[in-house]
Amino acid sequence: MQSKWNKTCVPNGVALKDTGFGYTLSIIGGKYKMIILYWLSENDVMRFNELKRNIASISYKTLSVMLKEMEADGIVERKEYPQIPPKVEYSLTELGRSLLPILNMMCDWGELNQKVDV
Amino acid sequence: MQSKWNKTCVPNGVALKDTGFGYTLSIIGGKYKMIILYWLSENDVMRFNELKRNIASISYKTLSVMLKEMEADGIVERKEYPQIPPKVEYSLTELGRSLLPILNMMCDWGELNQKVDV
DNA sequence: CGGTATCCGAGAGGATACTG
DNA sequence: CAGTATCCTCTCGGATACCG
Repeated sequence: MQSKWNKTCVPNGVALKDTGFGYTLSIIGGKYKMIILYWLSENDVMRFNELKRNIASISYKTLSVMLKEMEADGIVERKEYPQIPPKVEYSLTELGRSLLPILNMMCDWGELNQKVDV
Repeated sequence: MQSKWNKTCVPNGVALKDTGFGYTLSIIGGKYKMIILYWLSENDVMRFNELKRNIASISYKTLSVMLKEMEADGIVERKEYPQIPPKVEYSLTELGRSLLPILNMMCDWGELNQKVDV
């Protein structure tokens, strides 16, 4: 089962972020990245405050930081219209879309195994 | 593509941890969970200090905490032998093994897309 | 050996105010 | 509208010392 792991994912003593898994985690991990991914997968194009409105609990700063990171990671595209008032549109790149199967798989596993005890 | 998402994964305003994805992330996320998962997938049964030795950078406390959480989450089994000196063996449960495909997928994506620029 | 208890530092994320 | 700046809090993980 763990064919890929052995070679490249978790060499002894290597930092998590230098592994394939860790790299993926750095991109979709964190509290909001995948929620943003979700909304962008649903709507194709969204503006800043539109995202903010849909992800009620996120702060401006965090949303801003997340989008910037996701843009740097190449999974989100930012299109700015130089006008007053400003208008910026966010959308998923192809790379961003290629993550959706993983997210779906994690959703499935979570749904299947989530415990409601407590 | 996002069939599953809409219904159960990211309802508006719901905490990440209450979503399927978030639940999965809470189980394999963090700095060490999946590394432990990796070692247990490779060795079937491992003792506490054996894990500690293989994951050099982890502290006793963190390893202890991670194992406890993973046990509580039902993905790791802990077998204690009441003897002196103590002996405890850790192994993956079936549930734990069912996570391996996701980890592999994340490894694959990470390997494929990891950038070395900077 | 296999832990727990305690304390600590770094970094993620939040609240609010301000800007082009 | 779409942010940035500042400050603050809170959790994760690390270090060390002690226990059964």
